[in-house]
This record gives sequence, C-alpha cells and structure tokens, in this order.
Amino acid sequence: MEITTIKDIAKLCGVGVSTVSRAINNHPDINKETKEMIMQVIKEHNYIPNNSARNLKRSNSDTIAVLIKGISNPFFSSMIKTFEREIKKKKYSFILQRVDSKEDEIDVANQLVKEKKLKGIVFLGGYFSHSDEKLGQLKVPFVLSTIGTTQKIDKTICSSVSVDDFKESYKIVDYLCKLGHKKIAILTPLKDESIGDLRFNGYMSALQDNGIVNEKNLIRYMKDEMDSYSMENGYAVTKELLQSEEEFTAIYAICDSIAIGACKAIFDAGKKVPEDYSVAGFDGLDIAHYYNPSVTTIRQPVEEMAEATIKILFDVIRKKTSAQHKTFSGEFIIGQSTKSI
Amino acid sequence: MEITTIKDIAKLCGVGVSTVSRAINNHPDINKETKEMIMQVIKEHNYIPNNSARNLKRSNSDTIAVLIKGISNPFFSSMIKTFEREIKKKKYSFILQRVDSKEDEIDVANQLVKEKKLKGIVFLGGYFSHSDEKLGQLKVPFVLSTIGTTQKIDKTICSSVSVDDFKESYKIVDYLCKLGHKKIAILTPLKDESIGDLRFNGYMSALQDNGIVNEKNLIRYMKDEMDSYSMENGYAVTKELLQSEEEFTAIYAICDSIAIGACKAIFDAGKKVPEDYSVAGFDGLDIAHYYNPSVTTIRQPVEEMAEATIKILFDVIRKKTSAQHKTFSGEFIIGQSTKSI
DNA sequence: TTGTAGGCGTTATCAT
DNA sequence: ATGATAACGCCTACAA
Repeated sequence: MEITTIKDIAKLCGVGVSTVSRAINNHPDINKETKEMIMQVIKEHNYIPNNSARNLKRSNSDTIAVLIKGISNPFFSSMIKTFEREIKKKKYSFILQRVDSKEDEIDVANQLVKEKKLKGIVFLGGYFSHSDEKLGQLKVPFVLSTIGTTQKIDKTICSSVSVDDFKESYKIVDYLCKLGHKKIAILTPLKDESIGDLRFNGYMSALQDNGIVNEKNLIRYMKDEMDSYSMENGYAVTKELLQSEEEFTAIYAICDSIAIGACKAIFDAGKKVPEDYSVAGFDGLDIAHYYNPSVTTIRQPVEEMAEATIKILFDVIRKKTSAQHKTFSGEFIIGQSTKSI
Repeated sequence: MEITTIKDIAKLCGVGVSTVSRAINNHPDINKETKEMIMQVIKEHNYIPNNSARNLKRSNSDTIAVLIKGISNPFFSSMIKTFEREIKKKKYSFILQRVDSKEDEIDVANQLVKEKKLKGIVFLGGYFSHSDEKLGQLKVPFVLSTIGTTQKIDKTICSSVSVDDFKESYKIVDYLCKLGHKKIAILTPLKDESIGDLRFNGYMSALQDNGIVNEKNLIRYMKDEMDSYSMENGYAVTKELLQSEEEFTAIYAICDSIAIGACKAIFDAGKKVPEDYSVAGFDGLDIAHYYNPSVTTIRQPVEEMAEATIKILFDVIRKKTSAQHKTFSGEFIIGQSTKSI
C-alpha cells in the first residue's frame, strides 16, 4: 500500500487526521506518546505532507522569497548565502526563485505571494523599470537589492539597498584621470536602463571635472549577441577597439568580468597591462583579486548589503518602519592593472 | 473589492466558475467571445490563479525540476540555460531548485514530486551517496548529471551523464609527465566521495604508469574552513605548499578555480607560471581561457552533456528506454600555464 | 456551450 | 487530548 495522504497515516495509527496534523505541526495539544507513535509511523512509511495542500489552507506562512534575475552572475552567490542565513535566523523560510530575463519579476512575485503566502520579497539584480502602478500591485513588503535604477520610483512604495553607482564610478574614473590618463575608453552595455547608465554617467562626469573632452570613439558598447556582462563580450569589444587604432591609455569596464575580457584581448594583441594600458573594473568579484594582474576595482560590500536588505525587509514587515533606502559606499581597491603615466 | 479567486471573476463576468477555468486553461469547449470577455476582466483586475490550488487538483503537470547542489558553481550556469531551453522545447515547464549542501536531495525531490506533480528530475552536482533503497523511494525518472560517484549505484534505477573523471584526469596528468615533470603536486578536496576521488585516482594512476613514485607531501588537501572548490582555497593551500619548500615543478588542481588560486599564490611568491611552475586545472570554465596565462585544462562539454541529460530523461519518461548511462569525453585544452622541462 | 457540485490534501474550528 | 467536518481555490465530470 502506497502511503500518500494524511488520511492513510491516520488510519494506520488508528487516530483522526487532526491528531496526525497536530503531530506534524508540533501543536501543543497532543499526547506525547501518541505523537511519537505517529511520527514513527510517518517515518517508516516515509510519508511527505503535500505542500500544495498546506499552502492552500494556510493563510500566512513566514516565508521570504528572493527573486534573482539572471542566475549566472557570480556577484550574487555570496549575497544569497547571507540572505539564507539571515532569514533562517529569523525563523522564516527562504525561497530562491530565478526569474528569466524575459519574465516580468513583478508578475512572478505576485504569483509566489499567492502560492506561498509570502511575507516579503527581495529583488536581486536586473533592471527594474516598472510603473508605480505596477509596483503598487505587490501587496507585500519588498526590497530592491543591488538594483540601480535611473527612473524615479515612489520611495514610499518600496525599499532599496545599493551602492551609489554614479558616485563610485566617478571615483574610479577620477582616479584614472589623476594617474594622468587622458584617453580613457569605457566598455558599457548599450541602452541599459540601470546600473550601466549610472556608471556611465559617473564616467562622463569625472572626465568633465578633470577637463577631459570625451571622445565618442572611446565609448564602446557591449555586443548585443552576447551576454552584456561577460568576459567574452569584453574580449570582443576590446579587440575591436585595439584594431581600430583609436588612441587610448586606459580602459574602464563597467564590471569586472568585462574588464577581464579586456585584459585578455590586450595580452593577445601582444600588449601588457598596466604597462601599455591600464584597466579598471567594478564590483569587486573574487576573480578581480585573483586575476593576473589583479584588477583595480570598486568592491561592493555584498555581505553588509545583504544583511541590510534583510534587516530593512523585516523592519517593514513588522511595521517598525516604512520604506527605507540605504546606500553603501564601495571599497576602492587598487590592483596591479592600473598605473600612472 | 479585491479580486482573489476564480469565483470573483465568475461573478464579475456573470458566468460559472468552470467557464472561467476553461478560459484560463485554453479549453476548446468555450465560446470565443465569452473567453475574450473573461480574459479581459481577468487582465483588468489582474487576477492570478492560485498555484497551490492548481497543483493540488492536478494529477499530472508536465514539469521537470532541476535540483542543484551549491548554486555558486559557475560550471552549472551554462548547463542551466541549456536545460531550460530543451525542456521548454518539449513544452514542459521547468523548475530550478537549489538544494542546500546540508539538505538531502532525495527528500527535497520527493517533496517537489508531491507538490508539483513532477514528471522527471535532473540532479546536478554534489556528491550523491545514497543507498539504493533511498533512491528507490523516488518514483519518477531522474538523471544524475555531472555527478561523479565512486559508489556502485544500481544502474537500472537511475540514469547518468558525465565525463569519465578518472580517464580525463589521467590524461592531463599523463600530459604533465610527458612534458618531463616528475614532481607533480595535486590539490584535491579531502575525503570527497565523488569527482574529487575519481580525479585523484586518475592522478595516482598516471604517475604510476609513468614510473613516478608518488610523494605524500605533494598531495595537498583543500582546507576545511573554506569552500573546497574555491580560488581562495587554492591560494591558501598553494601558499603553504610553496612555503614548505617541498620540491615540485607542476601543480594539478582538481578544478579550474583551485588552479587559478594556485597561480595567484605562485605570482605572489615572486614566481612565474609556467616558467617556474606548470599549473593544470579541470572543467574548462570560461575563466580558464581568459586567465593570464590561460590554464591548461580538460573542458567538459557542458552543452552537449546538458542536452543528453534532457534527452535521456524524456526517453525514460516516455518509456522509450530504461535507464541509460552516457559518458562524454573531455576536450583537452592546452593553455599557457604548462610547459615542458 | 455552459453551470453545478464534488473532491484534491491539509489545517482549523468546533464539539466531544 | 482527540475526532468530525468545514473550508482553502481550483479543475472536471456530469448535467442541462
């Protein structure tokens, strides 16, 4: 006989279903021995409660979902660990849900809210260009973590945690300028509505403040056929840049992966980093540190950001505060990939 | 009025719930205009069906889950894309589920089978040391993808797709030997029950066949405090190895991340790769190619492996075949990190 | 073509 | 402390 439902267990134990339910859910009103007996039978027949039925019945569930857009980004993996740890610390369950780049994260979120009776949501990465109306559809507290957005979102509707992409980007480009670089190429995604834009603006602003006239030919957009933030793309674009014989002495890549692709293209052209070209990135991935040469970059304090994300989320859930917005400073890491000229 | 259930929609449209259900699920027996009208109302009130209720009611669902142990491994991300594409191609839905390293993947799988009425499962990564009895608990077809296992699993119970870790490992170490290296250190996880062991055995066997006496001091185990397969760990272990002043001319790291950490440690010691030490890895991650120097490695044909995984899974689901086991050859990639002496 | 009603497996509210 | 029973929201015979 195949054991599938709580009724089977009840019959097997000679008790009612509610007693079995009480045993499963650690309810107080149950005789210790009956409980043990029931748990024993459950284990023997390895019965597993049906989660769909549970979720259907439950009206609330103490669970938080983290929605990630584009799982491939190594930048997220350390944040996820922190999310999980912090959420478990609050005795909540944790659901990690990947969202396809073509999917609408709000729709996915709303579905999950209904299905799992979520208490809160963390959105991680991606672009996030939604109307306030759309955002308003989400009835549970949520935090935008690491999501840069140029658009003005109603600050009372949602919380956010991020670094100031503009400022940090400015900082690193300004550093390149102070090293004496005047011809600084930038590798940036095409028409990115989010962090890409913000970092690009930081670049433009830093050049201007250093009295450098920006040259259009030094703005290089990532190729559409490939993942925008990949080493492969950085390699391809840099290769073209080098072949164009456009003059430049430094490259600022919008993220570390692109920077590494750029370095490789430079090596393959028989040139050196930083002797021939300085290269800087952004994010502070592990690989930026382990690369040869190590890459000058802005490290985002991922651990603290993840912690802050969860803290804010729970503050809002528990109505201690309304929406909060927290900006972190990046850590400027000078690597071996840049030098003064 | 908050629209939450199918009944609300039915009332709003002045029809019965079954008509609404038919509209949602593209049933044939429905008047085209009523359907459009209903869909219109649904959109306006942005009603979302409750998935738990659906899953509860459904007896089957045409969905496949991919369970992945340790999301952080960049090795998996390209496989996941292929899984998703191939599964969608078959008109099935795709669920990606992360399994904590402490969790039992079979238990998680069984839960999902009940909750989502899965048709099949792919297990990705991890160790997988389960008794045949435990495996037998899983009542749906499943494939072990990229999961090396030294233990003898009942081959009729489950399918598998992988490279021959022993053979490929042998190949690359043999290559090092043929380059003239006699003192080859290995960086390997401690007491790993799976791929680590297999690759280690390949190393030992290659040494033996080349008449090299293995030196215990050249077997270096990854540190327990850190993620076994990380650059950080490779760095730390290699640093110790270098400081021990043990003589060696080459390092074989059980995976590329470790190899890269090893390279960095060598650079930091003021030495060069491959002039002072040759370094080889395993897996064929993108970064092995983009690293400087590029890392000699065995590339696993991830794309084809993922495709084969899905093909086998569907064959078994459709009862075209019973369990299948497929082994792929790795692609030997000679990088700049190794040289003859 | 459409509506009504029963049941999917659970939990919670009542009685007992 | 325990058991019967009514929801939870949906799908699907079956009836109309």
